[in-house]
Amino acid sequence: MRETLQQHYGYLFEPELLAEIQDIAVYKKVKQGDYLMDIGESITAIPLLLQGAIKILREDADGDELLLYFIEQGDTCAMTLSCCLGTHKSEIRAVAETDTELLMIPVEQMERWMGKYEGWQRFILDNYHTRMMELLETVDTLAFLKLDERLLKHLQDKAKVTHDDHIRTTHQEIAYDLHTSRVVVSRLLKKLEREGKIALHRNQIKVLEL
DNA sequence: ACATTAAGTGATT
DNA sequence: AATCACTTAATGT
Repeated sequence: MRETLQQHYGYLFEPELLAEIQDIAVYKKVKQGDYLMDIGESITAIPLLLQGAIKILREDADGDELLLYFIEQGDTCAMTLSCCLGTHKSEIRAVAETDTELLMIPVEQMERWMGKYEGWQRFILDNYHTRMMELLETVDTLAFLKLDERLLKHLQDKAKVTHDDHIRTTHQEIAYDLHTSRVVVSRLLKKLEREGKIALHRNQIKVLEL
């Protein structure tokens, strides 16, 4: 764990801060599909991703989901940041996209480090910014792209965060993420396959165009 | 061999 | 682009 921490955060954080992190943070391992955070839960700790990827979802009144963005190693969750300043409840759901290793840092530390370490401050601010940009990108995608383009983008994103162009999933799951129906996903996937952009198999999609 | 789950398709709105 | 209704294909028991 020390090595992974050093590897992904070493250049960002002061040595004393790294030492404090190792001292205080709780190491956690989650399996693919596990919920890290659900809507309405109160936030007590900030996650630092060491390995793997997390998907962040929004849910509407009917319980339908919509994927907002992925979080990768070296990232933290911006929603958590905005929530823990006040003691708000979570507005989003976080599900492990792959098996994931992370460090949980209690919110009190987060606030203390904000003043104490410049590296931490910069990290939080930077992350907040990139998360904001990603959110804007998803808004753009939703507003301007047609569903077939959204679908391809989603597959490419998914391949990116898992570092694997073979995506193991069902059409139904993709439909949930994009907030559409399975039939539509099947049709569009078929179209993308005909265009030579992907290859379809049962429970698996290979992305050819990255 | 049979049941279950995933994926493909025409027709309708 | 969504939904229905149905078929076909793959996989588990």
